Amino acid sequence: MTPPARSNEVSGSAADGPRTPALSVIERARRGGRTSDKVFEQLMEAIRGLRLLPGQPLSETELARELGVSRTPVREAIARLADAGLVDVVPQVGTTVSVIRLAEVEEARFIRESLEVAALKDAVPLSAADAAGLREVIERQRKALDAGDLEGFFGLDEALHERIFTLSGHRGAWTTVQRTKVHLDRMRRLVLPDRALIAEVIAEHDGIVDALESGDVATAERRVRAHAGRVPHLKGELQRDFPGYFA
Amino acid sequence: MTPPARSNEVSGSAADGPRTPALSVIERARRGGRTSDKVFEQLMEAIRGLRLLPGQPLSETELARELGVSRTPVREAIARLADAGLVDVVPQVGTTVSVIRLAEVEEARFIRESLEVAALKDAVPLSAADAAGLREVIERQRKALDAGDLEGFFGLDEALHERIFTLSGHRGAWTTVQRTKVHLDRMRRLVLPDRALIAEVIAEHDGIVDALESGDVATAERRVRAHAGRVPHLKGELQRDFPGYFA
DNA sequence: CGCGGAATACTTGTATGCAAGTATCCACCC
DNA sequence: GGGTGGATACTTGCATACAAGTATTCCGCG
Repeated sequence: MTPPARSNEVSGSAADGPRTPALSVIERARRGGRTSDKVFEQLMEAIRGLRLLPGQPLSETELARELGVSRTPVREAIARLADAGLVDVVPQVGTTVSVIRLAEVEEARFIRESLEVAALKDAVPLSAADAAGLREVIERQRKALDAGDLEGFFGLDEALHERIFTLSGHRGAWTTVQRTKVHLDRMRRLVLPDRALIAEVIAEHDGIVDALESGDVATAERRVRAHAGRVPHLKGELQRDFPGYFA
Repeated sequence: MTPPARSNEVSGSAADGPRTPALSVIERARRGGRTSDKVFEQLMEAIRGLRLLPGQPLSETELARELGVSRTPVREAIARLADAGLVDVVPQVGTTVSVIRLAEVEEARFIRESLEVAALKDAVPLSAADAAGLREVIERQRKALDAGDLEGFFGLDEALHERIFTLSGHRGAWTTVQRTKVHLDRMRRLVLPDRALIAEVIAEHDGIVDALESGDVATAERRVRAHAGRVPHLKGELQRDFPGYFA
């Protein structure tokens, strides 16, 4: 396993030269909010999107330089990320992007599956309008797949499941699910190039909405459980194809 | 509603004079770990234990002075607390302990109930030894109640439910539950003086273990749901008795 | 007495400097 | 050549100083 060398590269146009007079930071802060939050979100998105790879070492100093800010907001962001389990900080040694811990993946699967099953029971019966809304998201997923827009597919997948939670009246639970499934999401990214699998996923979505629409709770539950377990089931294969990414 | 005036009082022996030569901090750090973590845990425990009241204003400066540290670790701790929804930070205005948001209480109830029901299905059948272990915890709860040790009762309650999760093989899910139910925990603290209610809770625990031991999943599920919904059901009464604590 | 405005005293956000510890690398010795 | 020791270059943790903004308070005025 070759350590990817310390080159963080968070933002697409990173390393925008040494010219970042800190005033632009203040400007950004005025309009957009706290720089600390921005750094947090950037890092979060970079990790979830595998632009920062599992196990990759991070450096507060270098990160601060690349983003054109001081170490302080970077440190706060990293502290929050560490709390969420996305980075591992070893005092006086270094910080690394956390590897994908299979234990947490399994935990996320259990939580996601349990909560989604519990939610769908409060979502049925589904109104015709709501069902149509879900169908439309699935249709857009299909188009994204055809266009090769895997990123778009991913976002729509999130949107679909969030929508189901919202319809059940437990939208808040989706926030919790999202927080716990970061490791699982990274695993999903790894299997993303598999177009055949994506097609299957879309078919499963259709099947779930079918069951919800017809009010068949038992079938919906069975299909949701199968759906939630699909990616975690590939752990063996993925661990073989991506050594060093897992723990 | 009278704002409790800015006197944080986190540690029991707070305000230990202006004599805290910062070296003691380093000493503490050497043995105990990062001061940032200590501050985080102290604040966390203070909020959960209602020593810091809902809505109470906090001041980074004052907090740092009382704890004998600088603002930096306090800020990191507060950032993490804000992420967990325990404090509300308004830039350039102030920080307050978050009020008990009933929406989050309801969300926590849903999550706790759903996950515990899902877990118990993987916990049965319960071995005799495991059942005895749970019984022993309940017995200690009874003793704590008799001794008037409400704090001890609280800890044992946590221990019992954690144990059930552990027996189900989903101990990791307990961590998530604990993170989401902070608001709910504060509500439980408010009803803590009600000895009759506590006795009922203990009886419910007995009933749940009974059902688990006999392998009666349906009954166990029904009892767990009733148990999880007990405190949230008191929201109206509590909101009346403690105005200003809720939102 | 009521109202307006400016100075003031707070707040959090950011940048920077220093301290302490660890891993690495290179020279030196056996 | 192999092993050992020390200097060095990193790392993160903490403290402090400064910046920017907001709420308050108090004084002056009508």
